[in-house]
Amino acid sequence: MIYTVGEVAKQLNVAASTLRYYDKEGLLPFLERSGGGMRMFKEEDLSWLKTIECLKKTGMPIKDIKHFIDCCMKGDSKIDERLSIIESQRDAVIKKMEEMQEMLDMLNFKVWYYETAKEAGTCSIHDPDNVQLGNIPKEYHKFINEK
Amino acid sequence: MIYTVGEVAKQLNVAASTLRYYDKEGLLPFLERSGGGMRMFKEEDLSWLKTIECLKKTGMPIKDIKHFIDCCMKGDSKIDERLSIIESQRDAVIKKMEEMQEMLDMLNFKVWYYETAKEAGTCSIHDPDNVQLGNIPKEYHKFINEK
DNA sequence: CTACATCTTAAAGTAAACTTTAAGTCAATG
DNA sequence: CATTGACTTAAAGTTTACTTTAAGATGTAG
Repeated sequence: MIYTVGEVAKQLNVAASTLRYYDKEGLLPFLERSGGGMRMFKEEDLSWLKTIECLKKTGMPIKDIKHFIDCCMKGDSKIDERLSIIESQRDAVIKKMEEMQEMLDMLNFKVWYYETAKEAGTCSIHDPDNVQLGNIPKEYHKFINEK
Repeated sequence: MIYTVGEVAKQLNVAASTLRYYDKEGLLPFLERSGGGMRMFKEEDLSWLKTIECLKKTGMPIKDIKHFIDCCMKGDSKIDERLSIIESQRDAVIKKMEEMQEMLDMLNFKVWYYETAKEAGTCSIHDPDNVQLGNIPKEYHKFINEK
């Protein structure tokens, strides 16, 4: 099956102009064209787009994605580099997820902070004077005095 | 203790110009100035900066952070809105972490793909002809045929 | 064969989040 | 009280990742 840029755009829920932009930036060197110059996406190309999406969603800049794709196009001679790019991206994702977990902990504290304040009708129940540590869930102790 | 913009920048590992930019954008309405016009960061202001950092790291745009801070400045009358802002940010973080986990799964598959290819000296061991599903770890089955 | 939606390009425009520059002021030290 | 490093501002510049525009070509349906 072969798709036009608009069909792929709809399938992947991105703008067609975005796919054209990726192509212009060299992210789609595998793409073939019709006699008239139309982009023709093959089934396999959708897999490439999934890979690009994965790298993009994990924060890799377009230029670095291009570099990775270029390595892929060079075949087996670049296996080492391809592996190390993916490994370091994986490590970056793990680090980012750890950070996200910390931020989530903080947001959960704030939800608790505002739920209890809402119930009391005032944030002042959290003022140092009015707070007894015993009333605060243990997991939030590290956040007291946060704004 | 009171800190200058440069001292806070160093502590939080951001550029002083970034803090000035945040101030200009209205993220720091609590900030006081010295007689000569210098920004004076109080201990409590560092807590605000931690909150801003949390919202920023979880992808909230500057304008939305400003709106949240503005709500905070309005006090108890805005508890409901403050709660719902934080709740929806928490939900967004949970969703993002789920997405990140999927991307991590894919990257782990790719690490396996390239480690085995490296060992074999060629990616062709993963070609449909050469692959027996039994040799592929179960958790990677959903990724076969990915580029 | 004619519409007509969809495609093509290059170039310009946009938005967000800073960063840099330039000209000048503040405040701590000797 | 002069020096010096850090501060102040407004305004312009940068980067990234698109999006929009304009003019024209393609390809499919009737």
